[in-house]
Amino acid sequence: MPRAPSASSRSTGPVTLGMVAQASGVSPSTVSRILNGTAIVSPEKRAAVDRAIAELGFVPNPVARGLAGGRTLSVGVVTQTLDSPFYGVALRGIEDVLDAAGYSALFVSGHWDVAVEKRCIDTLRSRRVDGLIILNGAMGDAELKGLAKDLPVVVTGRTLKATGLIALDFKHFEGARLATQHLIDLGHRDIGHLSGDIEHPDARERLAGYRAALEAAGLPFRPELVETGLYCEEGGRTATERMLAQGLRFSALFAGNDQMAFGAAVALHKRGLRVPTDVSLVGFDDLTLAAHMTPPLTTVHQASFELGLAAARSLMALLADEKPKLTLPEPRLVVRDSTGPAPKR
Amino acid sequence: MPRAPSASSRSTGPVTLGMVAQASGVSPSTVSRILNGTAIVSPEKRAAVDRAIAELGFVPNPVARGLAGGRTLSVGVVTQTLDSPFYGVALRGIEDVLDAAGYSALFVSGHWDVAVEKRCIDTLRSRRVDGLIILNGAMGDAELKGLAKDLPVVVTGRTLKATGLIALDFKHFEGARLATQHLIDLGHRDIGHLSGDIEHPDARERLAGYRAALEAAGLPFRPELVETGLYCEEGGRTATERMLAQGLRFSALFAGNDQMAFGAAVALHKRGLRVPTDVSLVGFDDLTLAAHMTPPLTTVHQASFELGLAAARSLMALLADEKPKLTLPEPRLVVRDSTGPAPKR
DNA sequence: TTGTAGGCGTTATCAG
DNA sequence: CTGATAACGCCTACAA
Repeated sequence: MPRAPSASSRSTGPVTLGMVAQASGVSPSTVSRILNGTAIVSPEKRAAVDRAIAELGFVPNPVARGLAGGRTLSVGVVTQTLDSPFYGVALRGIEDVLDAAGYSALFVSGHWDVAVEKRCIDTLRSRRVDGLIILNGAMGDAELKGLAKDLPVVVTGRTLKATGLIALDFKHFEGARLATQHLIDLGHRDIGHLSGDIEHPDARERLAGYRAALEAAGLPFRPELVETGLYCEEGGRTATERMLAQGLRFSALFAGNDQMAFGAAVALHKRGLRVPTDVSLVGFDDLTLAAHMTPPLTTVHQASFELGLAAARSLMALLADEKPKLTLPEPRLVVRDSTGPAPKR
Repeated sequence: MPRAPSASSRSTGPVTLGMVAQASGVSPSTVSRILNGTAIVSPEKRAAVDRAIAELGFVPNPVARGLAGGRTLSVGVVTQTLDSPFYGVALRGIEDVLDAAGYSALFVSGHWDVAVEKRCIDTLRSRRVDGLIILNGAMGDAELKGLAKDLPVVVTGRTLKATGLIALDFKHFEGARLATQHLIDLGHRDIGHLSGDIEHPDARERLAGYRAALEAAGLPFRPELVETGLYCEEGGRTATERMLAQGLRFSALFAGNDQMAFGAAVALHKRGLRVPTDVSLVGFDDLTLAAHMTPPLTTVHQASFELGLAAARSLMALLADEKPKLTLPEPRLVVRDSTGPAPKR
């Protein structure tokens, strides 16, 4: 009996469903039914077909399937950049789930540009993806809802209700509250915040969480201690430099995300300020690298892998006409070495 | 005149080539010819068709195209993990080129496992991709050559000659030599090396480059100063800890890649050793984060974005029956703050 | 230069 | 339960 499918099939070109049908003495429709479980077939025929499939090393052609059945068993995944340290992990989660379900992913990058994002989605639709996962998209809620009318959609980074649409989001407010509270517990009173661009809803929520923690502890919210920057190393570095240049006093810094925290660390280092001796530093996200920074970074863990899993599972559910409202893990503070007691004053 | 394609097409389902043909009073084949440039058509018909396409907002269906023509305008990209800080950037380069050429990418992860890698490739083939880009694959050269007989293939991370196959690789030896030479120039004589797993050809080449630089400078190669570990933060950390535990003396460390350097920095930090005051540290790759480490890391720049571009362009060339042997930028030393003069002894 | 007819590999809709 | 017979949307001989 012939062995490796890829070897046996190569001799006469790809094995087709029709060939399987012929080899097992049934009609193509029957083979198709067995493949898809579309109808009950007699055990004998089923056995014959199964054997033929194995012997010929038949693999269904997804392209033909897509044309005939309208389902391509592929889903589009829109990210901002493929090489994001945060979303990269989520992509892995998505891939795992889709793969197990027999789906393939088409990853595309929107580059934080609504227009590009739309082009991507058009491409994806032209390729007849069965559904869409949009990781923190830039487009408006209304358009998203419109999309969902046509195609099952899962979005992250916003809360939104619509038919054919599932939205998944983290609890940024709570995470930021935890981080700030941790600093307060360590005795810090002059706590700065490096906020991400206020355009981002999550940046707003994190700022609100920071503020809430402060106020709950009876500490004043001081706007001058909040600097805004891009959600990246550069953003964190320059924001910190600005605070330093203003001669502001602070013994702790809560960065809007880990990348900003990395940048902040560089800025502090250049000023001769030690972490955590002189300044305590907290990040947000818990990137892989956070644990390997010097010193290892205290941060708020966001389960981005689980986000990927949940997004993909939600989409699978949507495609199966279910609606299982999956939930994400709570944010969790991970205390490492970048935070310490406030210096005496 | 109807506007947005996605809007106008929605009313009566997707616009097909046949509808365009009818609307412009020509046969479907003529439309197809215009679309593909397969034959010369009269200016009038061309104009009529172009107008109909624009008015109807027609977008060819890649799925049907794939079935009929055998070309899917999609290519498979095999990586080890989607969220690799090094290859992630290359993926961006690939995406850029492919996108501009009207191709879509199917990204899959092999997880450093030959078996998984093969399954991925089978999936990709079943989806009828037009070509394959394999980023540092784990499978053997022979199998790769076999694959290339069937399908255009571009591989990175090895040198290999075969028809239908283009191999792209960096000059690891030269990069390592540069890094080590830099340390020697700074007066260091006890230079350790944190090598990646010797299974990896690039790790071997880097080790050889390190050794060559040493010997060219008349310094002895001391095997005890070479520790091996995985190409990741953990690997670098534990390797460094082992060297430290053995009481070895060294004033500089050349890490096999940036991630190992990050890990090394943590290990040194824990021991109270300062970078670069006590120990100079050089990495390899020049990840985005290298510039944002504290202190910013001196490292060997590898143009991974360009690698992605070159890989994709090579594949496009292969698909066009050309063979343009693209070349990669030379490795380049980027001196930042993690290296300094050797302490006096 | 252009149209017609057949086919790519499956699925879906019918009868039986 | 099963088998013909049409699609699916496009490409490509072949013929005109």
